[in-house]
Amino acid sequence: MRTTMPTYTIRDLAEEFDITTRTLRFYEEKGMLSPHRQGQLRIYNAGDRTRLKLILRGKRLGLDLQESSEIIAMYNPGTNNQKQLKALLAKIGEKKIQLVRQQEDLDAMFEDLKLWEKNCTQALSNA
Amino acid sequence: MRTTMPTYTIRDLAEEFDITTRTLRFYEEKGMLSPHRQGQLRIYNAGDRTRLKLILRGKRLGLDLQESSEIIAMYNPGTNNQKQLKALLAKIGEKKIQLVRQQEDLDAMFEDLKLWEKNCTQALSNA
DNA sequence: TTGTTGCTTTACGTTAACGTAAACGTTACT
DNA sequence: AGTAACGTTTACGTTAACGTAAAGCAACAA
Repeated sequence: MRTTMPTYTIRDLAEEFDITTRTLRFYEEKGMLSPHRQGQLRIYNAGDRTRLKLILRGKRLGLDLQESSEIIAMYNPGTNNQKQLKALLAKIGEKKIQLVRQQEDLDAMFEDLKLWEKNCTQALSNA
Repeated sequence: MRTTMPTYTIRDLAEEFDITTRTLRFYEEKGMLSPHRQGQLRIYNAGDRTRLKLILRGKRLGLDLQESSEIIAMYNPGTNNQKQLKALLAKIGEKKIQLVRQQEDLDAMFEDLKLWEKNCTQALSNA
């Protein structure tokens, strides 16, 4: 029983994720995506789509493409010798510290926004 | 009773926040900081320091300087006429949506990292 | 056949956020 | 007086992440 894997054109993905086709080609140029070809045309599969999702998630978190690449590399089994694994663990550690910091920042900013929302609505109701 | 406000040199702030003096001058060039002068020298006060903190927090959250400026503008009472307040409320709304999205991303990435941390340590203990 | 639409490659342009270097002015030793 | 440490302005350089334009191929519609 062979279920057919879904595939996507460059436009499919561009529209789904609200990016340009240029961006997709750019990521490919940087080796972050390697859709397979059908003639000249790029055909993306589910894995490509997932990798794209991770790239964009990274972007929203302020990672650069290099950092996103590293994160994504963790998703591949890859070569898992001792040295690599330890390096990976270190990177995970760093990233976690950074993310914790980001959560604190987020919380702080949320608090501020709530306060100002209140001030604004109040000021408006008094007008 | 007049308590003396703390002031800072450009180097003080650079060291405290681990940025370069060039960065501080750059923010000033962009109108995000306006330390007052003592001769040629820049003298930063508590307000400047707070504004800098907000800028840097914004950076960690992936905002660009323009966005940070807008957030910071909310901290000033400023002119609070109806139109401005409504615009402000709208911006707060947008920002909140974006921040929620970011929190989801953070959670997802944390989950992933925890998983891979486990995998890595496990693989290492089996070696 | 002649568009029109959508894909392709190649390549130069752009913006943000600083880095870096030059050239100069103070204060503070020594 | 010399020089070292810190500040200043001015200005050109750099990197990431695309934007944008040129030129061309493939398929399908009128």
